[in-house]
Amino acid sequence: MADRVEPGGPDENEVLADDELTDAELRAADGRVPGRRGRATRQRLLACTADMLGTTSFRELRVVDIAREAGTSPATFYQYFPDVEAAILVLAEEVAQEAAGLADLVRGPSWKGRQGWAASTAVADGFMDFWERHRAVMRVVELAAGEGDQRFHRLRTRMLNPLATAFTEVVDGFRKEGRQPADLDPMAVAGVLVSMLAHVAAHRYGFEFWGIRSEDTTRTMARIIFTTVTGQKPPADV
Amino acid sequence: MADRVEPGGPDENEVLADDELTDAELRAADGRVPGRRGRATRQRLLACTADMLGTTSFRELRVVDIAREAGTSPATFYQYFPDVEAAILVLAEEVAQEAAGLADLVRGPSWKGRQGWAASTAVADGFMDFWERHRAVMRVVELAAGEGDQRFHRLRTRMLNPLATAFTEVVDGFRKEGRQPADLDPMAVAGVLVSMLAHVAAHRYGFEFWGIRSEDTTRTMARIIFTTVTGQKPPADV
DNA sequence: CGGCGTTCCTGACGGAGCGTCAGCTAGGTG
DNA sequence: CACCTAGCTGACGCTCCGTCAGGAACGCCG
Repeated sequence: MADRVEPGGPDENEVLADDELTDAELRAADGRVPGRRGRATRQRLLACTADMLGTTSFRELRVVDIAREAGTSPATFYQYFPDVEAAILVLAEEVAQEAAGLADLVRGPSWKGRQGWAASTAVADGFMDFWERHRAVMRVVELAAGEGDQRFHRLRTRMLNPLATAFTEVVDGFRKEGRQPADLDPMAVAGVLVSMLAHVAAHRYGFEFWGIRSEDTTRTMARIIFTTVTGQKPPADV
Repeated sequence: MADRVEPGGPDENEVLADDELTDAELRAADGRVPGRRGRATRQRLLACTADMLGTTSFRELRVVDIAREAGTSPATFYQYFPDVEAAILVLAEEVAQEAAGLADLVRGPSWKGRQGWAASTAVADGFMDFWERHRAVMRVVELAAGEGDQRFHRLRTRMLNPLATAFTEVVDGFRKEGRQPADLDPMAVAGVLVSMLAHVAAHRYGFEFWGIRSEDTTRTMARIIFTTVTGQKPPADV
């Protein structure tokens, strides 16, 4: 509408080209670089978004509600985030940092004999625990990715791929040793195992609703992981 | 707003109590029992909904678009369905009929020896095939159930429970024969297996994107199913 | 074939959120 | 104290939702 006059200010494209990582996440809608107060408001909005995600379903999360909860107005929200998803994406980014550590549960320990069983339970428990601690955010990641939102789809991939890659490597090791059939595709194995973990973790309460104890679910998954990765039966006393 | 006058017409509650199965699905919004033309319109709306589900993402499916596609108006749509989900629910109901047959893949055949391997592949293949043929509808069922929509959640349960129950029975059989540990919870096993199948089927194209062949995915799942159900290693030549 | 009752359809409307401005407020600085 | 600019918001236009009153089409009967 109004012709944009930018007296002396840097060209927008320059700003976009310049600020790569540090400011990209923090830059406000109009290109300003926020100061102390602005960042505090942004953090408050993020915190309220996280809070409300715990109680409200993702789809019912309205910008107007988040803003009111944070003691500000909807227009302010849009200064810091293009939409609600973008705010959640920031929260999810922090979760993604932690998710990278899941791969260590697979890559770190030895998978030979009883140590393999320990690793299997560690992966199953660790994954379930991880998902539980970030339940609200992970639910949104799953839903949004499922709906075709590319931002969340990419994030989901970044979260789970390290784990899948780690599985692939371990399985490939066993395959090269002849413990697994030569025609087994380690990536397929990895993908199926990660799928199992993700879906079971996401539906944990569904399992409990049917009277299945979490302990049994986790142990069942540990057995499957052990057998599928190593090609051996799990130890008899588990 | 306007005081409701119902001159001589039957009380709404009576109607609701009376029409149980036959008319419940067909009754229009205002309580009328539709005639030939009405049902044709309803069918047209359903067909267009199914068509557009194939191309448009569930969340972008607008009542106004479906109505226009069907050559009618949004208000007409609301005569036959309270919302878009309700229309999809009708489509999903048909899918649910077919889903009941999945349990036969588990319950029917013997699980002893090589026959067990045949059963495992049949389940993995059959499930993937089922999901593929109803991809569009199943995607909505998963999403809507995940978002907390009770209608879809119940439908999802009705779809997958027979399969889980069948798994439970077979596993329990092996457990009683001493082929499986006594402390294994057959329901946990069944739940995990169904979760694996559902999630892998839903993310099939994700697998293919990473260069994993569907054949390898399915075979991997068949191995897991065989081992997890029977407690044995799969035959060497697969 | 004309009148009548019922089924069927739709234009038009109020309402809820969204996302965007122009313009105001207030904290910081010289 | 005056000024600047980061920060905030009231108010608006838009899109889509779901509803309702009332018109159109159909079928039946005399």
